[in-house]
Amino acid sequence: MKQKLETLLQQAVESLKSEGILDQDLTPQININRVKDAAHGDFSTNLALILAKPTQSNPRQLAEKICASLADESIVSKVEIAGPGFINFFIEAESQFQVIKDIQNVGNKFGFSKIGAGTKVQVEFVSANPTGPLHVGHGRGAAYGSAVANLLSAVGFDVSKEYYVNDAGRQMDILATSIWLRYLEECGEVVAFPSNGYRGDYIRDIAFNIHKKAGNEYRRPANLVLEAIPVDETHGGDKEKHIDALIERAKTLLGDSLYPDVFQAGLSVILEDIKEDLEAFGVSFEEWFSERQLMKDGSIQEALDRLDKAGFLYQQEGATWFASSQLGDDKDRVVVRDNGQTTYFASDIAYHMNKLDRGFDQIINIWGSDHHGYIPRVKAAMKALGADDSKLKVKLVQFAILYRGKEKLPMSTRSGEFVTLRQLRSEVGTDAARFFYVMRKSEQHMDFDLKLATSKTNENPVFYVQYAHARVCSVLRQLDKKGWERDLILGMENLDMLVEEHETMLLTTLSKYAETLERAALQHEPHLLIHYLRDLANNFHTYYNAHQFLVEDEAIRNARLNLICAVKQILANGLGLLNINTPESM
RNA sequence: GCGCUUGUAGCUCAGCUGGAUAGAGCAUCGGCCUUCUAAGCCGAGGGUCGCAGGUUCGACUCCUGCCAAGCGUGCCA
Repeated sequence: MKQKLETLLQQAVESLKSEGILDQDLTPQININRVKDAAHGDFSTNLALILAKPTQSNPRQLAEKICASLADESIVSKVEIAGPGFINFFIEAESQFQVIKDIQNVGNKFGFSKIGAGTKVQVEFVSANPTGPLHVGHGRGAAYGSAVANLLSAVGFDVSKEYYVNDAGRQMDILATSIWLRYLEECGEVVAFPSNGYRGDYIRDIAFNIHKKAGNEYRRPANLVLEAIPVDETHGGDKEKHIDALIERAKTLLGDSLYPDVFQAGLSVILEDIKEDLEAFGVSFEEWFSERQLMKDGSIQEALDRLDKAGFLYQQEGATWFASSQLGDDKDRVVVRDNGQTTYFASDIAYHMNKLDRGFDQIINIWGSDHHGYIPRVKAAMKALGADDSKLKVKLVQFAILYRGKEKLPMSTRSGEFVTLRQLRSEVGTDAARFFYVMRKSEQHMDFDLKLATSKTNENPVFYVQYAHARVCSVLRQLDKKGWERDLILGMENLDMLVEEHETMLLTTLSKYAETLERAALQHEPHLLIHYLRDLANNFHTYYNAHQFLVEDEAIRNARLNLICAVKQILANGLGLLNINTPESM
């Protein structure tokens, strides 16, 4: 619809140019907007207002000239000039009915388009460290990321979803050591648990299972474990030095064959748990990309070599630095520490090099907003690798702050005090959780009150939308009960009987679905779709309360059934893209 | 200190990238079930869009400066 009006205006501009009223070199951007107030028609353009300045003319007079040179178009019933010079378009009612037929014909693919065709895009999200179960903070990234991926697919992009597994580095060593220490407790050794270790019960479970399977194979006497280890913070020492020494001790005492066992046992149990959790949350990935793999296959070295060749690496104080400040970052960054280990950032450079090598046209990273400081350095790395850094789009997701009533809940993986995604799902349900997460703009701070969400009084907006869907299903069941059958053709032939205000309103809303979907996809803002669905559900409920669908007159009855079935289809399509269920009854 | 994000109704949030009278949901108050599910609908009250300037036909939206909150500013990940 917008498209048609746009070309119509484009033609008008051209003809005014040839008449000499407009300068040849003027190429105004044509804006067409939906109109809020029905009295102003359906669409409007500010074209005359924009052109007023360069042509030094009165916008209203200009608007009249534009209108005069508009070609006839059957879908436009009336054109008006209003206010300071808006041109308002009134759409022929007949053409509004078309959307019902289109929805009927296209079904669950209605609203899909091909705008993204031929563009390969990767969406990387969640990517939580495999050091513990997912918590509610990760849940938001998971829901948001999968929704964005679904939206992009719907508008034609070739989408690949990926989870980056940080299965290397110090945090993983802390995990392995934590498990081992719990295991030693299980064996009966007395060792104080480090203040910096991972304290969750899942650590004990993993330790318990290792003990059950392997008995005392990994057991070492407590005095050997603790010998000459710097004291912990709780005893006035440095917790970092304490845990680092314990890690070293674990590696020495267990050796090259046993230590990796413990490490791997922890990693695989936790990663498996994360996969299950996400699957139950309706989130899947094409690729689980391992950081350790990058180290093993030499990708990190290769990335560093490329940076070096490009002249961006230098040595200082025993470390290797990347001169990212030359490429827009605040300061230079270390990529190889003085102890010879590469940094997390070095892995990230290699990872992004790998993404580029895989030929993605767009790379979307969904990060927790606490990582925003990383954007300039990753972009700097891409530039240094000779890539176009505008291919990378980083979407930041603000963590949800959890409340139980007025009490703010602590969120720390290390301390083990956190509400897991799994708990949230079992308490509020997957549908409500997904809906809530995606309902807000991603970078918006979000308060999540468990008390409210867990209360069974359900003010959850998700039910509002689902209920609209269930209500249509219910009407269809009633139809059957009354011994009537739906006559699709008869209904389509009599769509022009849908003249009630509520019906016109619904038709308008239905006709907005495709453009809403497109905008939500291109802007990576699934919340726009949620708002649309609430609006559509509201229009439907209002209609439901105002009019009877199952009337005696079979022409009207079938026309109305076709309308509400179109509503049902769109609700299902929209919720489907968000992986939210559409119940037939509630 | 510097950087990023945010500031809109009592609360939680939208606001189509500069358009016409700033909108929802909760909460409060008042109505609507012998009729397709009342998990619904209708109505009312509630606003200096953080503050102050600027840009223009026109600003919640853009520019500048303040104020407030969160995050970041590691040879952690």
